[in-house]
Amino acid sequence: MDKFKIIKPTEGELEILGVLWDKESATVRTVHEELCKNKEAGYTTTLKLMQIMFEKGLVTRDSSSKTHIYQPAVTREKTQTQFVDKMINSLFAGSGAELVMHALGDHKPNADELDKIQQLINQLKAGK
Amino acid sequence: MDKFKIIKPTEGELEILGVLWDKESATVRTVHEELCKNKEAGYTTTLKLMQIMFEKGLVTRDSSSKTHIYQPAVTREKTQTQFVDKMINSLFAGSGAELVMHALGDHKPNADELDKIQQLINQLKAGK
DNA sequence: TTAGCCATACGAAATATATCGTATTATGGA
DNA sequence: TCCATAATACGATATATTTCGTATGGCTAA
Repeated sequence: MDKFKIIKPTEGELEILGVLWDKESATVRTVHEELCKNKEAGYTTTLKLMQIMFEKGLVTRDSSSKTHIYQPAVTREKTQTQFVDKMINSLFAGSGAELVMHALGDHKPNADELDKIQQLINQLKAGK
Repeated sequence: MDKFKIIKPTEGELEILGVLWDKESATVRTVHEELCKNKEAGYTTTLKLMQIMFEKGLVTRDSSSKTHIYQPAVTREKTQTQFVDKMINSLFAGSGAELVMHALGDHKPNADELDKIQQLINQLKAGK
């Protein structure tokens, strides 16, 4: 079943998905202008990329009007899981804890965030 | 300065680096046999990849004897940081804490690991 | 109506990555 | 010495990704 095949978004596709996740839905123009805030790119480049993403099933689109409206077809959460898994396996010898410690060391969270993480850890400990 | 240019290893290169990090140094043959445990691949494919990695500066090699001996030229830690950073920016809206929570949720660590993470968090809290 | 704008579609090229076949060379054992 | 083996070098091909030029058609304001 193709339905179950995992499509790993490329780097460029991830940038576009980021915009779509934030805005829920958007036109090519909107996505493109959002991307241009960070880097320069041609309009047709963004368009082509989104067309390919549609073919791959990464996004859906409403083409009832001339200006198509795109929506993400994969969730941010699933995609995060997909990439986190991949990274743990390819770089952290399969140990999620290693990744956690590394991330904590590199990106020191503030007090609020630390509290939230603490809560989650307490839950996990309680669950044992 | 090219010295400071960041070279992002590809997927295939990461697999090879993984072997080199574990073994400190290795021949193409050794790396190749290690890779074959997980997937099938032609010997010259591995060779070519390692040659390209040498050109890119991802590995060094001792070619004084016919059978060259390769070593990683980038550390596991730096590479981990590089990928963690990239992922936080492209998938977690810049929030390291989000990544941490996601990873904790997906890959529940065991008690020992939880303790280690707990320690690190305490340190971070104390450091504030 | 029609010129101009904006959108899509499409194909071609540029770049990056991965795979493999073949040629060549060094080396050690018969 | 000479051959079989194993290693490197190199080029060709395949595939994926990114970029962009151009063609085409709809829509609207003058």
